[in-house]
Amino acid sequence: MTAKEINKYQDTLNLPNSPFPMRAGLAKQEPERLKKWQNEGLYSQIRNARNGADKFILHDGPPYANGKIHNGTAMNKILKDFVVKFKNMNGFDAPYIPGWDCHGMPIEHAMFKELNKSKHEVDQIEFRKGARKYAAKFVNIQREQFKRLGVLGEWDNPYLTMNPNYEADTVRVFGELYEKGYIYKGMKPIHWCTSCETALAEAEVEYADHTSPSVFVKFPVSQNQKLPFENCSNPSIVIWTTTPWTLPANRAVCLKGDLDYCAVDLDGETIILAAELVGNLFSKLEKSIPEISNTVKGINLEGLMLKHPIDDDLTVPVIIGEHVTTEAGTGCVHTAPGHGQEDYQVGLKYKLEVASPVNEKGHFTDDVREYSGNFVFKGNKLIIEDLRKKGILIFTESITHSYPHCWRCHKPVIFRATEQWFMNVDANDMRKTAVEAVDNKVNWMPAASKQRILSMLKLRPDWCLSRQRLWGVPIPVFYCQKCGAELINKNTVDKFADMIETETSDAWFAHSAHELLPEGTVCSKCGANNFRKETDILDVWFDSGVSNRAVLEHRKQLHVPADLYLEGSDQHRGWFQVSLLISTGLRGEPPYKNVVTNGWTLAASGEKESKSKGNFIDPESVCNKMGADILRLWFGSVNYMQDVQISQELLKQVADSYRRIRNTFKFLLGNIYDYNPDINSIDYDNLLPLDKYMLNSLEILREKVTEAYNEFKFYRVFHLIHDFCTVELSARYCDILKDRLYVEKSTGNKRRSAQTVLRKICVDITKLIAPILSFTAEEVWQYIRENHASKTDGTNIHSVHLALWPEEQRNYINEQLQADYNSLWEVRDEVLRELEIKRRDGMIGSSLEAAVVLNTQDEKLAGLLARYKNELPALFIVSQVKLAPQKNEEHRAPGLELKSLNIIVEKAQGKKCARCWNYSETVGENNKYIDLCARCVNTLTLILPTND
RNA sequence: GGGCCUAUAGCUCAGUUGGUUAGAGCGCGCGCUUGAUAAGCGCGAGGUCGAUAGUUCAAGUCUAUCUAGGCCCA
Repeated sequence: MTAKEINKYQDTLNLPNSPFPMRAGLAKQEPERLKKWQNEGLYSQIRNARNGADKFILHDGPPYANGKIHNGTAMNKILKDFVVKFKNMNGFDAPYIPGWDCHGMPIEHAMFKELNKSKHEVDQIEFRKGARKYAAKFVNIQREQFKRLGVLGEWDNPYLTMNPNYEADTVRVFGELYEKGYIYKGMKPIHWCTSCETALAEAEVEYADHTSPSVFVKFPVSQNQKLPFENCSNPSIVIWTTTPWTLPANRAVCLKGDLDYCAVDLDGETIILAAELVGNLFSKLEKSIPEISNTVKGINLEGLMLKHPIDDDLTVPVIIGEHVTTEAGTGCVHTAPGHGQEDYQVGLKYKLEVASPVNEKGHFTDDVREYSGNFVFKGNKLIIEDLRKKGILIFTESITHSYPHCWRCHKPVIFRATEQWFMNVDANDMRKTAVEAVDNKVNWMPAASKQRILSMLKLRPDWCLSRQRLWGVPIPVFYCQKCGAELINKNTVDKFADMIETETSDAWFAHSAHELLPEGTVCSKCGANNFRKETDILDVWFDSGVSNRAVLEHRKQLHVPADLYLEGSDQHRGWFQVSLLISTGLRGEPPYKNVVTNGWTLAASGEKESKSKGNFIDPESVCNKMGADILRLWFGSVNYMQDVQISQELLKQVADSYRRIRNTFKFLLGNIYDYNPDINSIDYDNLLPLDKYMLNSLEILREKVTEAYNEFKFYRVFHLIHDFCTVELSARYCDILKDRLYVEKSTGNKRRSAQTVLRKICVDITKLIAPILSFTAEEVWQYIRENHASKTDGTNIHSVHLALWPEEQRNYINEQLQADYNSLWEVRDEVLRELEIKRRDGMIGSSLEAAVVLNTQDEKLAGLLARYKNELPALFIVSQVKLAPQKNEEHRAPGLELKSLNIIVEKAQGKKCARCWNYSETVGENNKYIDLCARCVNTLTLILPTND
């Protein structure tokens, strides 16, 4: 046969026909589709279409407006888009208002770098204008990147924490919380550069080697106290420190509760320290290490009172803290809450005074008369000398260790407590209320998420709201110039907030206290009318924590509590928590009903992505090379509630899966090109059994996919749809259907039955995958509409993202049919395996060259096969199937279910039909069509004009 | 160092209240088809269920310890 002869009847076949390209060209197509969506205002169309429907509010956590997006931000936005699109298709009015966090350190930091100046070398208002510009620039950059990912939302009107109305709300919320008694002023140690005279953020501190005096100091036990040691003489506890200058501020000695402590003799006096560190001290003293007779746990020394080493009028307690280690020192930690983070934390527990007798220049204040006016590092020497004189210095040496330095002047920094504003997390039972709500009123996914936030919430200290920075919302408090009293009330807050609405929060810095205050304001304590402004600004977390007021409450189309917060797992300490605290303070309930967390994107090795390791995948370049749909599908294919791994290799695999789904669509589209659902559809009752079975499968798929979306388990959606395309459609239904679709009369019932179902499957799967493969689904949708945009199946709607979710169709469920086909698929698997054996043997190539003989002694199976006798050749894609009455000799013993099934594969009888390629004994019977089988002769006489 | 989490084929996921020989799809190998063709179909090879110890008649599943990795904190 020549090539021409092969194709002799090709024109009489109904071969697939669709302009839908096999290769997607996503990188090129997607931007064009985005433009179209933007031009037609797709997002507003969805809003209009769902106007008045039940709301579903996913509240966006604001990413920080700095830098380009990375996989973490991309993942989070895409996951949110899955939810929003799904909810909108399900008939909810689900708006999406994206937000950005605009104030704070990272932007300041970047600005200073750009300007090459320090905090004291810039004009605050000018600087803030620059910072605002900087933030706006990155909002724009990120906005374009998010749009490119296919994320739909109110991009033209996002919420920015630096928007005047947002800033005004931030100030109002502060005022409201103050009024309710949540806000107070306290002392807290922070990194302080005595040379720049400024507080330093963690990011502004660099660690470098520094030489410090190392001292071992005795804290004598106050008289008349019972010690759990015998034969003590002038007992004292020994501490170790490398910052002797902090000793004046000492307020306790901290021990570890479960560590062993002992009492040993040193020059006729008893000293107490951790048993395992005795050797450490005595070898420094070059003395022989004494024998340790009995020990007690640290906890047994708790509450013991000691004499203060500097201030003779003071006694300080022994306390217990978990931060005590035995790496160095004595296991007894000098605790000065005003000069150290851990000291401060443990001090809170024991309500220790936060003493900080050091001014901004690093000089001792008059609070310590002996050293007043001395720089602290000089104070070291003086103090050591005094300790020696008092006879409580055991040992001193110089050590070099890693010590924090200022990033600008590179001088060593100190820890210094200053006055700061705090939120009292326990006022009005806020913590209790929040814990109770987290436990009972909020649904956390994954479930472990609840434990995590609960344990953090229960242990968290008061929230320090003050930042000694430039770029943020000012803390709206005034102080009386005369008596120093604080001034903040509803009137002062309202006036300032109103000014913010027109001038931004820069107003605080642009105006005098007099101008900012309502006319006639006087100090309620002393009646004076001169005020100064607080200079601290608010922690940026306060900004974003306010969003449930500034956005959820204040935007008409939203409501609080939101239905869903969906953020990265780091937000348990961040946004989830600050939002919860502020919301609890404002209205006594959480701002969310459901909280979903996503894990982190890691490199394929399971380690962090980093540019230096070269395992960094940039979402933007993925979009430009492979397309956003590939990235979206990847995020849709992994269990994001855990950490997920990304690499080029993994993306390539996702792209393979994408191609399978896409080709399935191509086949579906290609075989409904001549089908009009308004005219050609076949009623359910008249569908062929296999077609009915497929509707059964489709309904089950619809149900499972919908459930997976509702549980936010998008990777299940992906697996369900991908497996459906691969197994149910490509390997079975489509393959089996080819004969019917290509060969049968194009307008005949057999073909129309298949097309009715193919169209239904195509439309529904397009919808089911649309939240994830947003671009491809829309592309397919338009091809469906090009064939026939029909009101009967909703394709009259011009975008799939406006369409409504496939409706439940209980009538498609047919358990008998499902059971039948489940058995038939098992038989089919066995038959295919048998065919493969004959293929290896060289007996057949194409399966159509085969005839299959089946027999079984299982009556049930025999009955099933008999019922489906006419379907079987198509099902197996063989030319003939015979059901033999008796057991044959050649047989296999396949799977458990089919033990009694015997399969024989023979060469098909008759000749190959030139049109349908089936083998048939009817080939040659017809004189006109000598090379065709009876079925094709029949079909041809129906479709071809008789011209003889 | 502390809190929380994760670990099943090369990859992404299933795996009921513990119960036969741990599944699917992808990828890989081999073959078929050439009427889904830079496609499609079939068959096949891949796993000590992170490690160890325990509970049990029975452990991927329960307990303990460890290892690796992650987030947050110190």
